[in-house]
Amino acid sequence: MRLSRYFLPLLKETPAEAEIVSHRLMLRAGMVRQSSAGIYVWLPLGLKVLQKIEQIVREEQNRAGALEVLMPTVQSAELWHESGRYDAYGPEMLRISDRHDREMLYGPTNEEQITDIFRRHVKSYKDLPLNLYQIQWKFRDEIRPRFGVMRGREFLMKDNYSFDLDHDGAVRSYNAMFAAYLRTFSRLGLRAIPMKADTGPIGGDLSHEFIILAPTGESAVFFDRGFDDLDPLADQSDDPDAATLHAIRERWTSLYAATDEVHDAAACPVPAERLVTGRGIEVGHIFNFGTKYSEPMGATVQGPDGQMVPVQMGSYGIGISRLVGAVIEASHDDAGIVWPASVAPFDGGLINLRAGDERCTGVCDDVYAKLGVLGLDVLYDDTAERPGAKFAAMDLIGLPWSLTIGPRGLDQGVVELKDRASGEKAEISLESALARIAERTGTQAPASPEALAG
RNA sequence: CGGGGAGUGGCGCAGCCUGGUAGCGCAUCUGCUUUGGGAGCAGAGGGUCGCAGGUUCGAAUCCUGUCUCCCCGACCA
Repeated sequence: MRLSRYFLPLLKETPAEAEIVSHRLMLRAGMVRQSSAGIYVWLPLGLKVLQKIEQIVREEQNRAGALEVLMPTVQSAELWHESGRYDAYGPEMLRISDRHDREMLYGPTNEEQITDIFRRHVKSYKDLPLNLYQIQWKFRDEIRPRFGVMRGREFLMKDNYSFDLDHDGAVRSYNAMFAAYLRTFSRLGLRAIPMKADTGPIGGDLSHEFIILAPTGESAVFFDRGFDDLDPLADQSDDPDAATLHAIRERWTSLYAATDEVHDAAACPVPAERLVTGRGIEVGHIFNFGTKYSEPMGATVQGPDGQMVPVQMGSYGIGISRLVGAVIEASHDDAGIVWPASVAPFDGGLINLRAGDERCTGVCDDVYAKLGVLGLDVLYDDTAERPGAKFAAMDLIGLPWSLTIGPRGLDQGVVELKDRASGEKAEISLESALARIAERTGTQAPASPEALAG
């Protein structure tokens, strides 16, 4: 993408409304604009990141055997009356009425709707297990939205729902999601720590929150140093059996981890030398709730013995729009965002230092074409801005690497390849720069100019 | 919802106390000079001063009402 044709409204100054670093950087980098309290417009750069995260979450859900559906944002209140939650939910739920004065609502979550779909179409244990997910916008009328997209009222969430005949099956489904979450956050370049969550009045034995570590995270977390030695991808074969999944969950939940609300320094079982203190952001929550909805809503299946039993359910959420902010909280510096390669809006950047110079522009255009042939999505700064402004902009939007080409370097036969994370700059020949880029992005460098032409 | 604060060109702010018809920096546009870490000079465009009433010859400024936004707290992906 040529920057001259892109829509990237950068801000030099920090808008007064933004308090935390991810919010400030998202505004400055032209990713989002606030529309009203807790509601945001996603601009091209922000949307790209949102979609990258969404896609990784989707791939890991599919891999774990979940099936994607898409449910409406506006729901009828009827189902909510049936489950008893219409009155229980409180003012967090945005209630609206249509022209016929029917009670509607903008969905804060979808348990009722998915249960309704299930009960209308699934009657036999032979159709189980079933796991349906969606990636859809939700609305919760928070008392006080804050922290930009980290705590908006409107937010994009992946939520899924598992259906099993019995408790053992439900546990297997739960463990499969547990493992999928470890993979998902790992691919997003984040360190995630699962913590036992409060199951509230519903009870139930299984609920975990996934906290990702970020230096500017919202809450303090305390955890066993042993997490450092765990590999989120260990034992994650393509179709793990129940025992493997159980072992993964056991391994990750046997170590101590708690947020500051629960942590009691005096009663902490972890010796001081093993205890790590950090800050974290909750980005996922998984929950097994048995028959809480299936019973009142009559979602029953016939088992092998011919008996009708309410289906065992679990639900699993990942805050996708929140993750955009969370990734930035976890990865930034004074100059701007430092994207993990997997979610970066572009693979890298190309800077033409002298857009008015024919030779320099010729080389840049050529390099841009070559990077395209490599299959790379590159942001090409072909504008007439001054070098300083270009460098600052590139640092701000945080692409993993940038290739800078200017007349002075060309005279000496070199270009500059910069690594955003380390700040390391290498003045090397164009050929070796392209080779390094191909290497770090896992793409194949064309063997010859003819290959490029073809 | 309790406590604080703010609404003035796209962004950041001054002006308000002590009414006289709006200003600064950045950004934008034009021209020239520049060009390796947010350039210089010259010129230009852009504002119903959140909204509605009121006081006054005259309101960004004073009064009343109202809306919105931000921060702290309780609540949440």
